[in-house]
Amino acid sequence: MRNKICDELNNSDIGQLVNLCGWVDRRRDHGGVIFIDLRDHSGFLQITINPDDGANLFKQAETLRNETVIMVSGIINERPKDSINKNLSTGELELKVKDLQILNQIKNNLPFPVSIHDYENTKEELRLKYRYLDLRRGKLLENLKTRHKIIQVIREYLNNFGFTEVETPLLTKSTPEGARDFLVPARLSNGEFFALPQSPQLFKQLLMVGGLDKYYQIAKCFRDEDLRADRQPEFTQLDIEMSFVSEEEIISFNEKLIKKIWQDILNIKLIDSFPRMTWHAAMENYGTDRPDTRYEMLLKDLGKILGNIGFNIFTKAIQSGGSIKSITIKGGNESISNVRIKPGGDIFQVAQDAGAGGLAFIRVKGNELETIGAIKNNLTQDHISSITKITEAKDGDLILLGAGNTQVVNQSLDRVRQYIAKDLKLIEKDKWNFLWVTDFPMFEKNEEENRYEALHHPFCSPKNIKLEDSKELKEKIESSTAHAYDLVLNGLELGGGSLRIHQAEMQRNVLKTVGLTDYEIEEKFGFLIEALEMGAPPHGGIAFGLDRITMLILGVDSIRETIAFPKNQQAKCLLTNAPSNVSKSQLKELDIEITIDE
RNA sequence: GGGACCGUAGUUCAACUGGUUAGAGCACCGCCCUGUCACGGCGGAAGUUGCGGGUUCGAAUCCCGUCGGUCCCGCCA
Repeated sequence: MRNKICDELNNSDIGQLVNLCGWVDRRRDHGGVIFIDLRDHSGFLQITINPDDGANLFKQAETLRNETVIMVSGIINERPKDSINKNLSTGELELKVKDLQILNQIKNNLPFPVSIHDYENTKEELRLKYRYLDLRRGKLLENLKTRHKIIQVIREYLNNFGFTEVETPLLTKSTPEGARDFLVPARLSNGEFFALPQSPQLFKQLLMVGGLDKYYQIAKCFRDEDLRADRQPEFTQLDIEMSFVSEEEIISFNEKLIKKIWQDILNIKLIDSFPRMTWHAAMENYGTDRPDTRYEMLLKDLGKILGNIGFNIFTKAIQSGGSIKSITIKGGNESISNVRIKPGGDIFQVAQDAGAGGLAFIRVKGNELETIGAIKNNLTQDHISSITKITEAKDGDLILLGAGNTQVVNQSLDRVRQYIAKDLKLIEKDKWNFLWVTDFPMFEKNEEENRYEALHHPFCSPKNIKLEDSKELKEKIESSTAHAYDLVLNGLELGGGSLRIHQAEMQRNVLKTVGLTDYEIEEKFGFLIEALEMGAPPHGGIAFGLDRITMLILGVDSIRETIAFPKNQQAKCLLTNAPSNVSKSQLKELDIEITIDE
């Protein structure tokens, strides 16, 4: 149909007869001459039509509307010198039409303007419902192309190191722990269900047992949990696994991969080795396992100073095994008013929403500390100098304090820290602060249910534990750290991985620790344990959130901007109206009955 | 499950403290215009102010409910 695209045209085409196809981006009808901006996937070209090109042709051109699909053929001409458009790559050229064909008309009113010239904020609801129109506007297409390029870089890099890309099943087994599964009824085994994979975790381990040595996959994963700007029910992981490697080898190899992506896509050279931080240090200093290191305001422990000054809330916090911690806001006396940090204030609210009972504060004014009487009256000169020393607070600074259960204090100060950083614009936009968080604990105690839960997943291998220690194995496992690591970028988790357990006995013990019975272990993970008994090599790997990587590289706020057809927050596809009802006969075949009232 | 914000013409927005017939740009329709390029000019059509109820002399505006959307908490090994 066409022998050129807009972007290919240049001065050497002048005088040539060309065929072009595309959309009417805009029509300028001067009565005697009509200009049409033809848009195709590559760019624009101005088409000119005069009455002396033919009456029918001219009449047809008058009917064109934005987004009409057309094919034009004609001669490429040089524009008159005084009507060159410097904003267009083809601005020195125009097409003198010989033939015009309307390939497809449009209905009267489009739901929103497509032309980039009319680009305006559009309700996301409409963008999702008419995703093809949103794509045609070009910005989303660019995002998809960047995503494609990222995947290309990844494939090239990993292929060069001898990795094999393998597809693992989408119809697989529901396993306990972790996220809620998406279930798929199995017609040939009525009453039974497949689950869509939350990640290819166990299959990639089995590939290692199978001797594949180096595996990767651009893997679709599914988790039936509530959505966020950076969470979709189906999302894509770059999944990697290797045999006979140490934790250090995995980390440094993947660091090079990340650096390669940033180099090739953004032309940004990242620092040689990313900083590392243990999970414990992250919790101590930032109150979170994914610290944003682009700004300061680190958490400081004031328990030793303030625990016994006689202020009831502080005393109780320490006596019950909790903490008193603080963050220091430079110049906070000026930038943050008392109204905001007292009950009813926005910052107070942030702390309270995170579970804190309250938020104490100290303002440094010269050599004096200004705070509520109940604290101030109990402070000696020694206390004051200790506080200013630990918090590094100077004249004009504001110290915010949290006291109580350590987890709650950490969480609330972390939130307050992030909130203030945004509010006071302390975040430098062009920073890429990568951080490896290492030495995660194996388990976290669920106090309510009085049981252990795996912090990453129950296939991470514990650090410094040998099976020979079998006598105290249980106790040791419970308090052990794991060979687990997360890659954090600017406070966002980009990916995580671990060395896996490759010995059946250890795997059984870990699964028991998270509360599975022998029967459950056999029923749910028997196939894995059996495989580990048949010569599983030591192995480990990592998985990255590809949507998130793309989002950050594009500098957009939501992974929906990186996905062609995303779901809305209710996990619905506004374009197709999925999910939707199915016919009675479909249900009958599956022996499934819907019991909710209509 | 919970919290916050939002919903006005096809679309993006406006409408003061509750007060005339709910306005404007773009799009759409008609007429004019031979060098524009986000062309220009004149005119026109277009609204259940998401929906339902309430308060009021009077509701886009206030209140309650409901539906839809976004962000967040819970949840996401």
